[in-house]
Amino acid sequence: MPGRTQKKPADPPNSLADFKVGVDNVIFSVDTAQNRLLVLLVLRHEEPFSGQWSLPGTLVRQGESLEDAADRVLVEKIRAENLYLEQLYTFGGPERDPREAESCYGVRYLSVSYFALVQFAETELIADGVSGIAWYPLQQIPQLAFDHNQILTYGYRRLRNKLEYSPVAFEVLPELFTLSDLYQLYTTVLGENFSDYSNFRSRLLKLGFLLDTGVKVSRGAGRPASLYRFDADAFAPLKDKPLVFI
Amino acid sequence: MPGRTQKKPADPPNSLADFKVGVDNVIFSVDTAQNRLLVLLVLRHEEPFSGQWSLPGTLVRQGESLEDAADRVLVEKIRAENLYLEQLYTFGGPERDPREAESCYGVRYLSVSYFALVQFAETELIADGVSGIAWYPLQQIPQLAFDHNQILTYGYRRLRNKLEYSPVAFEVLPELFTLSDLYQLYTTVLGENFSDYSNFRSRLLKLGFLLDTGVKVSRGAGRPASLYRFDADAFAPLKDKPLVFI
DNA sequence: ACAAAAGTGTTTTTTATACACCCATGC
DNA sequence: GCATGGGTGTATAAAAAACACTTTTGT
Repeated sequence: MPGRTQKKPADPPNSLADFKVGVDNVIFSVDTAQNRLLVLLVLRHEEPFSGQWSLPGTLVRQGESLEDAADRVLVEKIRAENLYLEQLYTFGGPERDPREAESCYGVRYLSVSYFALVQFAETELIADGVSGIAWYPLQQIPQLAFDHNQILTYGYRRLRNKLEYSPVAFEVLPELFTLSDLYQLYTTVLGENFSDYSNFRSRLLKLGFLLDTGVKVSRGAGRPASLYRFDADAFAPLKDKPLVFI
Repeated sequence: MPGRTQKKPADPPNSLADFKVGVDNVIFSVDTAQNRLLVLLVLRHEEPFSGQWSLPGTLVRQGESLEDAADRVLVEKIRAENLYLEQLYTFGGPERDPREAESCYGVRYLSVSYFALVQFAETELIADGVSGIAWYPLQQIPQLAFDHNQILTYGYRRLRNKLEYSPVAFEVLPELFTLSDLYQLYTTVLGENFSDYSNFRSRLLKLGFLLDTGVKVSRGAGRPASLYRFDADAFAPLKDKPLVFI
């Protein structure tokens, strides 16, 4: 059951597809001040989908690994201190990119998507005048180019899952944070009533990788909160162990 | 953005890579009689790696989706009743395929790997005389072609994880099975002492999607066991819910 | 003084773990 | 009868969930 691509009808049956491979990054960050989950979008200036927002991506160059390509996009768009990057999923159906139809060569476009987390405060967007680039709150994502809404949905699901069993939260939070910041981040992403604050608090503290710096910070009314720091060394032995942050 | 790919060594810098995309399947099954976790391997007859075992795979054809290609390999190699198929990971570093070096066209080979589960009893291997194809016990996997050992490792990790929180076990077990079969499968994959049998048993039964058919089956000495059946309908509401099979 | 946010502790319920014991069959 | 694997129950420990209460600040 070979599918055929029309156009140049001279193609032998079952001929192999030629691919260009793109990487598209779902880059999340959290604005702790406003408790908003943010996604980095860029405005396209070329066809197809010129004038529409899309996930930051690029086509893979010769001699470049997939992860290198994903990293290159990141470096071109933002100046980030730390960043977390992992492969998400590969979308490769035919007709996912209109360029496939245009070119008569039967070239396919395949997207290997990556999932990235950066700290909002330490991250500076590289706006080179012309190119639009912006953090979009997740609730206000517009119609994106290609199948990028689908990719984003996939990335968001990954984020929610990872929050529950891995310390990715600390990739998104600033170096020093209060336990409320941490809790707010979880409620922002996972929704209200995922857990009681005091239970969440004692569960996390019992795990032993949150260092109380002793420094207090006051934000408006109420008792000042302690600033904590994630202790990667203390966390190391817990790697691979089933963890529950819920 | 970057320019065009042409042949010959006169490539402009930053030119895009041209890809052929392959799919490689990590196909697991379990021989309940012998309590062995099996992986389907095929013997290569072409270069590169001719004469070596490899994961069953193919290159993606024009007009064919990635999953269709993965499915095509499956259908060519085995006649299976039910099968479970999901995308695993995409391996795409340069130089992962020696063919990249041979051809001076700068063609890259990228592998989208898929993870599949089939029922051992209901699965018939399609041996077309020449092509070697065999179930290999996981402990006896030889040196494989390409980076297939790495892909297999990745697939095995996925299998272990999925066993803990999703009902994939029933994709591998025969239609009717005893609770011992189920327990043995878990110990085979997860190793001994992952859980006490009686606790495993009551935990699973309490979830309510295992139907006791009432039919008893006797295997050698000992009390005959009840045959159970996985009830997909009863499981449906538990989808998306955090499950524990441990 | 009082509201607001941070932090502590206690009670109840649920789930995990360990293990003792009964049941039905083959030999 | 007894070894073997199947199946049930119970006692204990641990963890999750609910929630009451104290502390420290700004206004």
